[in-house]
Amino acid sequence: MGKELRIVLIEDDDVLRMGYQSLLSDVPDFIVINTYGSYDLAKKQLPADQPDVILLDIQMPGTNGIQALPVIKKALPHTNIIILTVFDSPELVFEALTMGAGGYLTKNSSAAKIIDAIREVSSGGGAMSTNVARIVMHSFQKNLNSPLTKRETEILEKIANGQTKSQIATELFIDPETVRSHVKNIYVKLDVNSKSEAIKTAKERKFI
Amino acid sequence: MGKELRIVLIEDDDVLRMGYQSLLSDVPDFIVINTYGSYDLAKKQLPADQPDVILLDIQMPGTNGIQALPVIKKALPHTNIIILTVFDSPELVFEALTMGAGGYLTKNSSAAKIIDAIREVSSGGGAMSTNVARIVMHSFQKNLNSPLTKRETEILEKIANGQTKSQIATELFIDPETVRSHVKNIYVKLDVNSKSEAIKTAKERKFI
DNA sequence: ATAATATCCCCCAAATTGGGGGATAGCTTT
DNA sequence: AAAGCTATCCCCCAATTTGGGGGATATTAT
Repeated sequence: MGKELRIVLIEDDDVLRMGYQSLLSDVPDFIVINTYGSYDLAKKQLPADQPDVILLDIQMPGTNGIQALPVIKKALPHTNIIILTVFDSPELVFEALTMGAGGYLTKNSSAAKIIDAIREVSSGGGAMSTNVARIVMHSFQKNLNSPLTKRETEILEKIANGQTKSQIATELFIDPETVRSHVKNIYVKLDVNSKSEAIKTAKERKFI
Repeated sequence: MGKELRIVLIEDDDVLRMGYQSLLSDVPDFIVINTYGSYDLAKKQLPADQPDVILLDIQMPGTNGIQALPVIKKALPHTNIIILTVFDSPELVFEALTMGAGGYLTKNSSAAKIIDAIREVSSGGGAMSTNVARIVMHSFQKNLNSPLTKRETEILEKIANGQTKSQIATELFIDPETVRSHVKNIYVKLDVNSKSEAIKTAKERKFI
């Protein structure tokens, strides 16, 4: 199934847009269907373009890339969208990923990386540049020097999932009073005195 | 600063271990300090080896890679660990990342990818093979067809953070009774009748 | 052996929860 | 214009949960 990949570029910088266009047009099985200087200019044409992959900038006149992302995803559910931007703040990265981006590349990415990424997302995969991967991986990392014991961490995680102490007690086959003891110790260790503060502090310090 | 990178391999398959060793030894600025068939065999030597990067298999006799990861991280906080394994289940990937892995490569990775990854994690970055990236990105993706309104989602997120209805009301500058109304609607839409069920269901279906 | 951990117990007042029953205003869709 | 959805506010009530006190005991680690 060596079908061509239909590609659309949405990028407001004329020079970059033309550069990417010529770059991608040189790839034998890539077809750059259309390029646009903004999402607002693109939106009426997109359904007709039927792109397999959209390379989407974030900073654009009018609707920005992050705002456009969920709208495009709803209109064209089978189109994979790769964010291609100079920005790599954690907030933007997470927002893009939650909104359904299939890839997130920063503009220092080499031609080969961009081409790889297009192929990758087209086959259902994910693609990120290394600085984005760093951000994403860092967000998973737990603090390995938590003051909480294994049991305390376990219980605090269940609390963070909205379970009450009695529910937790049932699940762990222990007495509700035992759960209470653990919770008291958690509060002392985290220097808080309520559920929500405990969750907030523990998340901030990556104990859970 | 073109300093050499000190590398240790922990991999139980003799053929693969030797293969990686010769592969990495050929890179000018890489020094393969030592290789081991298991973590249990490696643990006494590791402090003396002072590796910058450890390539760590998961499946091994004795202590497995996932179990070894936090132990190594605590003993050698400045060493970056790359998981190199045939397994790529979401559970293993998330566990490895939370335990402090700086990279996660599956064994179909090319030599160039492995070498890149070693350099990347050494400079504080992150590295994943594309199938791992897919898993990670998928975990961020929210369901764009949530039945919950923006306000309801906002409130459910705060509930999931352990906040009470009155705290939420204060934060949103609305009456606690309004929060209660929203919560009731959320329960109806999700077909649940408690906080914990709502959080569980919403997370499963990726509404929050 | 001293400390930490995990387990269990009692008392009590205040807050929270979930289930009922409503209402109103604004906005969109038909 | 009517119907529907959304966001906002209001009342009642019983049951549960919470957080702050005070403890105890057995196992595990250091």
